[in-house]
Amino acid sequence: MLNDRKKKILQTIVEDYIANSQPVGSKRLVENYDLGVSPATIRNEMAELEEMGYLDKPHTSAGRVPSTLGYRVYVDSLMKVDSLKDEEIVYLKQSIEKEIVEVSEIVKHVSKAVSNITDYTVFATGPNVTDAVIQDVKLVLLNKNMLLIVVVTKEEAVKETVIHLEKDLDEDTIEKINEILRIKLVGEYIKNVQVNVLKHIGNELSAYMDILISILNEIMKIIKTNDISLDGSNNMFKHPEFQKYNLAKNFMDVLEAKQLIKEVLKVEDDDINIYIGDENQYSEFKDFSLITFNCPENLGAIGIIGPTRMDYAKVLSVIKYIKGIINSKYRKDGYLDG
Amino acid sequence: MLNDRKKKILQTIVEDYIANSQPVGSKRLVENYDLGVSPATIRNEMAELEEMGYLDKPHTSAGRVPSTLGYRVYVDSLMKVDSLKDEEIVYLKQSIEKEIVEVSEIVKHVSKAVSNITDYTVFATGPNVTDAVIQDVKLVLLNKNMLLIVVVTKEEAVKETVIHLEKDLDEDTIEKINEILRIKLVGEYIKNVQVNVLKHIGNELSAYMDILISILNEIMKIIKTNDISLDGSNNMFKHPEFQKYNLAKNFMDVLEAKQLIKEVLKVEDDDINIYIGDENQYSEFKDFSLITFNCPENLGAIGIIGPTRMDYAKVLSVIKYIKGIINSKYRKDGYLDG
DNA sequence: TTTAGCACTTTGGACGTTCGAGTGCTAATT
DNA sequence: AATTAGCACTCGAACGTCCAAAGTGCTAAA
Repeated sequence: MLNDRKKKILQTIVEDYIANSQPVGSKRLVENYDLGVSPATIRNEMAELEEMGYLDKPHTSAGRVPSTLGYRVYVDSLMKVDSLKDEEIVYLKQSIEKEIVEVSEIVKHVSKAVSNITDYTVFATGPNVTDAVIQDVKLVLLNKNMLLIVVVTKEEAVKETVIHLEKDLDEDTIEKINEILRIKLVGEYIKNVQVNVLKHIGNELSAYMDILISILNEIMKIIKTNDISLDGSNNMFKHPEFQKYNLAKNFMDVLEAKQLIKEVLKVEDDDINIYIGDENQYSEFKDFSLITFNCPENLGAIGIIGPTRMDYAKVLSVIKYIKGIINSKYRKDGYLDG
Repeated sequence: MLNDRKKKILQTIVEDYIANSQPVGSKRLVENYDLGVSPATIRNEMAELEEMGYLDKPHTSAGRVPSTLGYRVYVDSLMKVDSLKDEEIVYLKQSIEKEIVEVSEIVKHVSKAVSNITDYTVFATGPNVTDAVIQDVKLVLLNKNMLLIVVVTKEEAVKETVIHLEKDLDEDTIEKINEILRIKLVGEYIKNVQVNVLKHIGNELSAYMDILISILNEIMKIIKTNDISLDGSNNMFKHPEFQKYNLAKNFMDVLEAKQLIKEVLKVEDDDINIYIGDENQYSEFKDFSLITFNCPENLGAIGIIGPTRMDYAKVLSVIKYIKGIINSKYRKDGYLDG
């Protein structure tokens, strides 16, 4: 559909615009890049590219700017993902290989590292536990009316919460209740946990049905809570487009919309998903580009948000490196083998 | 030092400026407020107030704007803290009286409510546990090499963390270690916990010294971690001063400086602390005003950050109401009596 | 097919003018 | 002695004009 020269021109425009945030003109293009043709020829090509929808013009006498479609083509087929600088590799490696005990911590370190390297804003959620299998449930009586509920998954994610008891319970009773829960829950997929697993419990414990139900409800609640971490929100102000009040304001609204962020971080597969500007499903994101991916081994999901004029190649190279390093580290030493 | 008329004028200027964010002129003042003198008189007074340092002038032909000192005098002696609107009272009450199990949750709800009512940005930390007394320490073996450490304070704050064990331990050993920790730690002020409490443990457990030390280190670590919550960061963009790029950028930098926020939230006493503009100790805050206070009953600390042109009276009335409601609720029903 | 040349468009900065709001000062008034 | 009317003055915001810079599209020549 696009001949080679058009591809080359489109690629160059996108890259120049990403680097300089100024609309790109024909003269600038021939002067700075080795295209082997005159500005006039470039102009003809650019006019066609614009007609085909790959470029936009802010106004008649300005240069061209990539359209969403232009970015899309660039990302899908023109972009070259180069490798990272040595110091970036060292930094990323060291961020990931910190001594970490709880799996949900890992993405947080990755998130911070990515925001530092890319200058964009990064958010992350921990492991998606609803897809996980329960390895153990522990009830711990903290004092006579506080009960700690701990759920451990096969992947060693740990979730815990505290509830207040209406009536005091002794250790023996707690242990009995715990045993019931173990029998009913261990080995189950968390997403399948429902109150009616309690249907067939013996008579001896039916007196504690109330407490059992409330514990089960808490378990269903905590596995759904998934804190998001946020890094580099001030990075955005390094990019010139955020001097525009409206864009800055919209960005703040995105930051505050935690629920929305959780929603976009529900990444299904192992791909790297790129949503450019108005490709975004949620209108709040339409001024931005969003790149999301799952960390391997179900460590969590990460989202990177930046202007549509985002350095896609850079971000992708960072992501690919991270996926690689996590794969080799955590798969190799069996850290997550349960 | 200031005669009554000057006080009245200063107060009126501050309040008008807070309400309208426009420099206040003499004509505007007499037209909108019942001062009983002519603009000329006001001008003379304003000139003197400026000379005394209570007012600033953006430029020769602009009205006056309060200086830091002007706000200070206003806050200290001129301001009238009015009572809240009915709907605000209902909303606050309902936010605080939600069913809440873990004490550290309470401030988070309060924080969100305050940011909604005031249109400023609010951050909060949970109870300051270092000043608390340990009620219990529990070790729970999650699986053969994961150990959950739980610390409960007298005030019923719960902190927990997971560590990975180097060598596998059985339940009996864990129980022995737990017993040692109980003996050594229960009843202690958290701030006094040190590794050398382990000095005089019996021989039988000295084989487990390594694990004891690492547990103790974890305990000292977790009691120091204090997550901050943040609400209404996008509220700031409702205030006209934040259309200035520099102010917006500085504000983002404040948001990202979590360590700094923790620092300013170390509130010592039961007062409400107000730091206006360059009164702030940390330069990052010098463009803003900061109001901090401790929630009663050691529930946590809350900080409200806004422009120097902040509605101090409104914020203070909210804070006072909150302190009152927490006092009456949690003191009365003995929720925190442990 | 490519390019040189040129007329045309638009933005943005520099500059000047005007207008409104506000000031400080002086002299008159209370 | 305190207040106020009056007035000259100052400054910024808004507006228009002008011009340069950058870029375009089109035409005609190479």
